[in-house]
Amino acid sequence: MDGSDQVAVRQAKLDQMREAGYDPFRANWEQTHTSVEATGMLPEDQEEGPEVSVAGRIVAFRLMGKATFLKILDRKGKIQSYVRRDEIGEEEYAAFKKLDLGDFIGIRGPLFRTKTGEITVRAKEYRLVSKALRPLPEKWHGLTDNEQIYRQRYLDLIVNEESRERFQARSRIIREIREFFWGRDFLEVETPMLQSVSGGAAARPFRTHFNALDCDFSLRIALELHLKRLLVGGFDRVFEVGRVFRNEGLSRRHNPEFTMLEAYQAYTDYRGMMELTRSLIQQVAERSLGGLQMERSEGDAIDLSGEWREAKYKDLIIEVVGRDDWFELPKEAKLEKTKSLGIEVDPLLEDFEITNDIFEKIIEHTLIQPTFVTHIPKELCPLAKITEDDLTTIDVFELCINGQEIAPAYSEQNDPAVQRDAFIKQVGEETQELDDDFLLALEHGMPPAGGMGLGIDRLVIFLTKAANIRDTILFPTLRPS
RNA sequence: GGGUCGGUAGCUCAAUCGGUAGAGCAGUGGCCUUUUAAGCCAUUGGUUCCGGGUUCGAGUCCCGGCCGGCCUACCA
Repeated sequence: MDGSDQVAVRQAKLDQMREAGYDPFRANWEQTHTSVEATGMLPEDQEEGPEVSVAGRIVAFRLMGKATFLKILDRKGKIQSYVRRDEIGEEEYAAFKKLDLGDFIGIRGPLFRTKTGEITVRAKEYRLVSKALRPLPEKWHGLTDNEQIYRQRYLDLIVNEESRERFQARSRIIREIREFFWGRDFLEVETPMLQSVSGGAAARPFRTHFNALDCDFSLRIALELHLKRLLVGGFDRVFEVGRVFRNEGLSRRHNPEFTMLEAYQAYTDYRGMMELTRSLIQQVAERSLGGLQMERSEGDAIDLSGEWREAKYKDLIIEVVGRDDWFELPKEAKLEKTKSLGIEVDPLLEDFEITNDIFEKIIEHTLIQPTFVTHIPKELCPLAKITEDDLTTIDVFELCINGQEIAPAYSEQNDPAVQRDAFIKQVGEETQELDDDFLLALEHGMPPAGGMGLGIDRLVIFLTKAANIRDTILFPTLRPS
């Protein structure tokens, strides 16, 4: 047998085992301790510990003749084991030597500390409980090919510790988000992903067809309109964490399906949402990552502690364009100015869209420290209330952290007539669809409420220092291979 | 969608001007009973993404395609 085809070599080992009467795929093992629990059971001042039974995938195998060191990986991490021929027997050891990297085994034995101080299981018994027929990626560099990382995420998770930890962190983050809302007496709900009208955001939806009713459906692009129906229904504190789908491009910050949090609370407004959003992120960061200072690869750390900066949209714009009368300027002057600022703007855009280009292309990525951008022009959002003392803006904030917008919040519009007008205006010019059923609900009366949305993936990007949204999504959307 | 860079052994990467495709890890055989990317000796392994073209000769140059990274566009 040569080593040319590693799959064939492993298959042959399996065949031989079965011929000898042992089938690893029919075997199991009782795991009494995870790697982390086991290593915690040997006190500092002791050399020998109790017996444990661990299990996992072999990720390192150092054979030194009549003894072998190996490392196994389980859901908590790695633990080393030391297997000696004179302790498990000659025949067993001969079979043991044929194990491969990637195989799953169970090991039972007492804990001890090696010469170099590593807590290790001294094997008295081992059992192969699943055979890997394909080799693992390179042990030192791990897997670096992005495509393979995304298509075969399981390999990435086996060999790349950073990735493993990031997805564990993501899970903790989502759990803490739920804890936060439960703690404030919010009801967690689930609303339809299949919708005949997908509203609540200005994005193109995915379309699909429902055979039983012979009608077209869209996948939801936001949670908003159904959650507000629940406000009408009397569930006056609700939240949902769920997938939304937008039929748009891919980028470092966009995946066509992503996870949104939306929360609505009656008898408050966007100011209340400001406190809620800040407390949420602070509590989540504190509990799931253990701190409010987020180091970055370059530049100052992001400081999440205390109160956060508030800035009016208009003030930020005026600061960048350098003139107080920006909003009174004719369109030509605005276009000229944007050119001198170095950004390309489509001359067909409306005035407010030109201004918003300045915000998105120049200002947004400079907002590294958490900043609530408030008093946003009313044209940009049809679902919020007009600010009382400034009829050109709405009661809303856009929270920017790490140069990205990650959470908008509104004083939700509950006047059905005003809402209908705003919708009709948008339906005329954009991809938004008119949701009559939602407007009907509003006519039954919706309590005053604040609402917020938060892109979970983008929160995870910055809390876990990911470079790309795809590094925060286990199986990101790819072209079929 | 556009621009740009890339695709070589299971994995990580080399290959000068167009001149016999290599290394490390992994694998295989051997030595080795406290290793830490274990070490030492030997050794197997290639549709160089796919299809055309130029050439005496193509991983390398040209054309087309597939897949991906980055930038950009789209994007509440």
